[in-house]
Amino acid sequence: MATSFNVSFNVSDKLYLRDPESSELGRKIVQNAINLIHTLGYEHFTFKKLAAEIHTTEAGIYRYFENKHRLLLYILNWYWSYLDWLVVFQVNNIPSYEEQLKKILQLLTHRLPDDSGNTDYDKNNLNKIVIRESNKAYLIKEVSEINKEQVFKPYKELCAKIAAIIQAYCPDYPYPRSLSSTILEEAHHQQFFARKLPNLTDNETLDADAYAYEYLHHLLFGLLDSVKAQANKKS
Amino acid sequence: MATSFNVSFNVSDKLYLRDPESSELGRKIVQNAINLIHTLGYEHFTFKKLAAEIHTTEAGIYRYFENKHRLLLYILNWYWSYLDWLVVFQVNNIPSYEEQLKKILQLLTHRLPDDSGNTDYDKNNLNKIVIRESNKAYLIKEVSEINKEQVFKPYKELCAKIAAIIQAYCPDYPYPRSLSSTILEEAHHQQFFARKLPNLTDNETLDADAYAYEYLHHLLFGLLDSVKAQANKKS
DNA sequence: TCATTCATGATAGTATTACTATTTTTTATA
DNA sequence: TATAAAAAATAGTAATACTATCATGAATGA
Repeated sequence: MATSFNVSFNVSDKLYLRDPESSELGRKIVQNAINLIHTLGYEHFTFKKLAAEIHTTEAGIYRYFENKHRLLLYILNWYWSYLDWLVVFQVNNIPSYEEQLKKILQLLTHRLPDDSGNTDYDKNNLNKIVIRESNKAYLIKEVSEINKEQVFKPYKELCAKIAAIIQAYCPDYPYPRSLSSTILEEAHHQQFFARKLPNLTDNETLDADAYAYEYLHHLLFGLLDSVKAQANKKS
Repeated sequence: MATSFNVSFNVSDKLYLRDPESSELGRKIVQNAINLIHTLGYEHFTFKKLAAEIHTTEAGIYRYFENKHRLLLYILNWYWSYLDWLVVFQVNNIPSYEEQLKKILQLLTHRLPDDSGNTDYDKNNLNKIVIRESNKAYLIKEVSEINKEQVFKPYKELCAKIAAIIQAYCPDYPYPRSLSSTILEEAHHQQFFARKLPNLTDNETLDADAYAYEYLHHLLFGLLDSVKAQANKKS
């Protein structure tokens, strides 16, 4: 299982100083970082607290990651790469583009399956930190500089993959990439809002993840189907 | 002009320890904070650096704001309140809901007019920090606790106001608040992406703000007009 | 088997950040 | 002119974000 996954898991080696997959300590760092960022929030998370958690020292963690932002990026890249792999594996064999897009919405709005990919990681905590913290990875002053180090490649590839399916479903839609990034972003924002600031949504009865799915499903197909209908009328 | 604005500018007094509008120093703190957060990025911005900038001391700033997160929230609340006022003033007298929504998209995707509201604030820098930093105001562990202090009220009110216009334009659309918050968020994200991570968008020729307008215009009316057409067919 | 490499652990230290406290000086106001 | 409040000046603390050094112990290879 891990082997088949590793094939698709290619994060930029700029993200770490020493590969955390290569040692027990490295794996413990990432695994416990996910849980501790979830518990404390990214702002209150420090290498010192993480070191205490896993009975090592601050310096020990600094040997793997330059700083906590790189560690966050590493975790997010793992998530994005894994999601990309899930899309390829679970979606590409579905014949209808409509069903493919539905499956993608399902994947984006729900946590990763517990039993697949890296089983060390708590998928529920991972899902929560992706929702709450992922914007902090790129909404920063230094975005252009770190972008040169390929640290957003998995996110861009996932966005491009979904955009390609949008385009296949509706070749006349003019903004497949923006719609793809909008869906990626809002799958998380609308869940967060539904849980924490529910006035910003129209959810009353559903779980946050189910609500985000319903809302985005209506948005995506309402928009694309109207473009398709428009195109048919013309031809 | 400032007077007419103050009427609508009601931020929660939980945001500050001393009202920054009430003194020269207070106004200098906010005005220069906008410029310095723009220059350094929120993460690298500190009260010490701001103090140096305006030739006062750290302690001086702490008398106005508990910490930099509250100062950011204050700035964002000013922005959201002012935008709300602009919506009321520039939009409510437009007869057609369609034109109202277009005007709103225009306001969301472009910087505030330089000559109105608080003329102390650099509207270009303000716009940039709203785009880059506003998610950091609420995507935090403590969101529910600080929400009780009404610190997101202006954002929620703006969201509700836009949602009401969406509903007026298309009474059958079932997610007006979520669509409103999506547009608020994506007006900023798509601009940021168009500038910094352009692969996440389909922009090739336009300015980032014009692109965000075009994309959201197509999304909003594509979606709502298809719901309207659907509803007409049924009745 | 011995020598060497290398990850880790232990400890220490620095600069900066995020504050709080105290005392003095300036300014506004009654 | 007295007085209260705001601001400036200074100092200090605990936590954060690192870097550096040295000892230890396990694996590797000759």
